[in-house]
Amino acid sequence: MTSTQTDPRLALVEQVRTAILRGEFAPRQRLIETELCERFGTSRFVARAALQELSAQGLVEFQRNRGARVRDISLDEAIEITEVRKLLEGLEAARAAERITRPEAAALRATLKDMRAAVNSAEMLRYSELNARLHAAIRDIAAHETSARLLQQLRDQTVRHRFSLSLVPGRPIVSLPQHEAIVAAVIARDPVAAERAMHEHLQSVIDAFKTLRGVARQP
Amino acid sequence: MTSTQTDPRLALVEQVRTAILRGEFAPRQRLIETELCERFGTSRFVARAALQELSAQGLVEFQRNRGARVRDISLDEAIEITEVRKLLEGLEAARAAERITRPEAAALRATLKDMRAAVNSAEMLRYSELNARLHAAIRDIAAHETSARLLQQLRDQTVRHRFSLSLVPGRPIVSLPQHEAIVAAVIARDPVAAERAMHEHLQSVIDAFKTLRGVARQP
DNA sequence: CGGAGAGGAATTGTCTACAATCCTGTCAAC
DNA sequence: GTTGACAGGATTGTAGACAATTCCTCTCCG
Repeated sequence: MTSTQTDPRLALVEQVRTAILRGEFAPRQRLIETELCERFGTSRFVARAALQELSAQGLVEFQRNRGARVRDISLDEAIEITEVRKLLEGLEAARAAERITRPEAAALRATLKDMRAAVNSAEMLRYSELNARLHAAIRDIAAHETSARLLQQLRDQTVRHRFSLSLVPGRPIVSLPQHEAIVAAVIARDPVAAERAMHEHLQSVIDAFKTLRGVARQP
Repeated sequence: MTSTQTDPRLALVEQVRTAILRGEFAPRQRLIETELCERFGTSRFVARAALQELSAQGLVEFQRNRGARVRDISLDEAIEITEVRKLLEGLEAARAAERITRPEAAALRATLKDMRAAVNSAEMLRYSELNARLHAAIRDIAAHETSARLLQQLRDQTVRHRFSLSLVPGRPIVSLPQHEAIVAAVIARDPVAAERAMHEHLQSVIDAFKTLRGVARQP
């Protein structure tokens, strides 16, 4: 009977987060409590609690007496975040290599195959979706709750910059072989190689960000 | 005239966090809202907001309709957390080695000297205080906001286990030379050595935790 | 003697109303 | 024409009251 009884606060947190990640709320846009109430059909009390939660997750920032706005993550900050992601995802890749089972290996191979197909047919959106799925699969295999929790936050915060990266032409061509290397090492149960491959992958993301920064500084 | 106007919510967050870290609130102890109001002289509204904030920081957990309690971090979880700390503090050590200035180097040496003195006179409490100061100094030199923020959370969560570790006899004798190695590498502006020294230090903490776990399992 | 259920106390979850603060646009003075 | 003050509106911050849920205890029946 008790159908999970979802917490309305958590439900709203999820909705607002999704809206921010989709870009429906732009960076630095003010999130006015009454507007949120109207849009999502909740009370101000719940809206407020949800904003505080999102603030703790780093997606929203509060200014005293001036309310909440979508936090604008600078490119410099995105680089910092990716530096940390590099380490944490490296840890996960290594652990995944130690723990992977046969069916999990099959699933990784399947996702990778789909990624190749997406690149060949130039389906950017599908590629980035599969990209997310691959990293999620590795996360699940690693079963490292602490890093999983932190990574969730970090990935959310950089979503905007990752999107602008994906628009750089030829980017998938670079990252696909990196993903192949990661999967190969994990399936081979080689933690050291898996960590190294993941490091190389995210280092190339960092380098791409730095290039973007260089471009932005000389318009 | 505007004298900072501290946010009462943040003030309460700080007070409750301190109380938890000091052990005045024990793990799994329930944090009843009205009691917090009485103790800290605030309204229930503010108390509630503070608890949500602490929940997001991982120091407190909520159960629907059953309120908040101090989160009990298991030894296994402490090990996971330390694995992540190892990576992040390694990153900070490396960056500190790249950025350190003369006066900062002098401060590190001074702290280290005090640590030696504390070990010689067997002042455990002072030693762990200096330990914290040393890590904080490296964090400031590194100037890596993202990792600093995450580390703050992670250190808070493991405070209880770190305390029980400090009671292990001979523990400072092991960790002092590790700290010496870290400081030496940072001052020598050798990022690779600094990261490695920090990794070794925190790996020994992880090993100590695992020993503790082994002991606990065979009573 | 033990377990199920009802009832009451305690606690949390939510809402509404009010106070404090900030932003905006207007008007007057320099 | 610019600058400053001031008023009005909009928005957030806080408090208190009420509703809903849980937990504990005590009774009653098997």
